[in-house]
Amino acid sequence: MARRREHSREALTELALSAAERLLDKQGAALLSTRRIAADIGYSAASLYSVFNNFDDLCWQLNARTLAMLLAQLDALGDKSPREALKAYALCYVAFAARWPERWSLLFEHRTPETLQVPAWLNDSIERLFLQIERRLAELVPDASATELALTARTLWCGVHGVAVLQLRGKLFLPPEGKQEQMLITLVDYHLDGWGLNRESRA
Amino acid sequence: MARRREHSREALTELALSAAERLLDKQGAALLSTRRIAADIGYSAASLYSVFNNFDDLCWQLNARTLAMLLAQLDALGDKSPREALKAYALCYVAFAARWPERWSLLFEHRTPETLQVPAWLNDSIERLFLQIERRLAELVPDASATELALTARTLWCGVHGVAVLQLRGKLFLPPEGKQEQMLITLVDYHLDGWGLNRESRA
DNA sequence: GTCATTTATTGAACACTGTTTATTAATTCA
DNA sequence: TGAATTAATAAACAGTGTTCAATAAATGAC
Repeated sequence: MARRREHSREALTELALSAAERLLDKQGAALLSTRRIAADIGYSAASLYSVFNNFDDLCWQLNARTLAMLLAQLDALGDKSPREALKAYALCYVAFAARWPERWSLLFEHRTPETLQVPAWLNDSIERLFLQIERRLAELVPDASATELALTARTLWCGVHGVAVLQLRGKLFLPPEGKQEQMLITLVDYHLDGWGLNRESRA
Repeated sequence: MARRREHSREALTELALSAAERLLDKQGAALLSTRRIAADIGYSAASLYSVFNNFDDLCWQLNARTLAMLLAQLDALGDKSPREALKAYALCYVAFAARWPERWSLLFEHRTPETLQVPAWLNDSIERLFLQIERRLAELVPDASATELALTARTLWCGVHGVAVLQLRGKLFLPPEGKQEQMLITLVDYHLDGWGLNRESRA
């Protein structure tokens, strides 16, 4: 049988990625497979290989969509003072991980085999996240150097990322719930305070 | 064929775990499998199931060993002032992740299927890590409440953990190398400063 | 010492996985 | 209408975790 479906390559790609997201959200990353995705859209698994190089390629394209969604949510937070904006970013970031645990897991926990390598455009997208942070930090301390901004952004965001990871994997061991917000706010506040004070004392 | 090997259940367990660690370090978590482990120690894959409930159980026992090793290294750091001890912990933690990337990955990134659940003894071990931090924080601020210590320890350690994760997955995007130490030290210093200052202002 | 019982070990099977390739069926073009 | 192209797939391959019946060795009873 052949060419009875009326989908273009682009349409098939979109169809597959949407189905993958649906499966991901419903069944989890562990049960995501080429055969399941294909069955879901009425194609055979082999057909997916006309549109994706391999399963990891499909995952990367999923991750690109997840990342775009995350970045869009960060952008939509609106204008705030730099410090408030950074806190809002942190809360949004962790809330996103909680809202889309499987997509977030695929984005940050999916390991690429050594034979393959993560495409540059995906890493560039992740780096754009850091750029957002750097921009806010630059607003806060206009005379900071680029390397200082880069380092501060990463140090700060490692903390936020750590909260997201450990919360998602249930490794925080905190009694009830809702303490994450407090953690994130103190994390950002203390770090920004420390940054500001140390710059002053150096000047 | 049967009972030609002279290994007790305990000896077989140890044999399998050691082989698994060797494979893990050499080939990576992705290539760790029951058949490979069994072949490595001259047994069939089915034999492993007389000693482990399933593959996840084997992984958990590997993780327990990794965790014991990590905790031992933290304990061996010797007596220091609380603040210096916490910095040393942070450096040691991230260095451990870099030294044993695959074991660390299995410990913190291996996802347990929903049908199974992580054994309590493993989570208890992870919690012991937080207790170490809490103890140092208590030395620093003796009048802090238990819940405050718990929250501060976790907030602080999320940052350290985040550095370890993102460094290991190459998602820090920092130019050369060696910047992690500086990140960790500022991370700890700023947070402890912020904690101290905010307590003062409240008193 | 012989026979029955227990126990350790495994080969083979099952249902999965990602991936490749030859084949087929439908469309397009001459 | 006939030939070339193209879309799609079934089937195969090597791998995975896991189960289970079969088997060979050790042990226990008499």
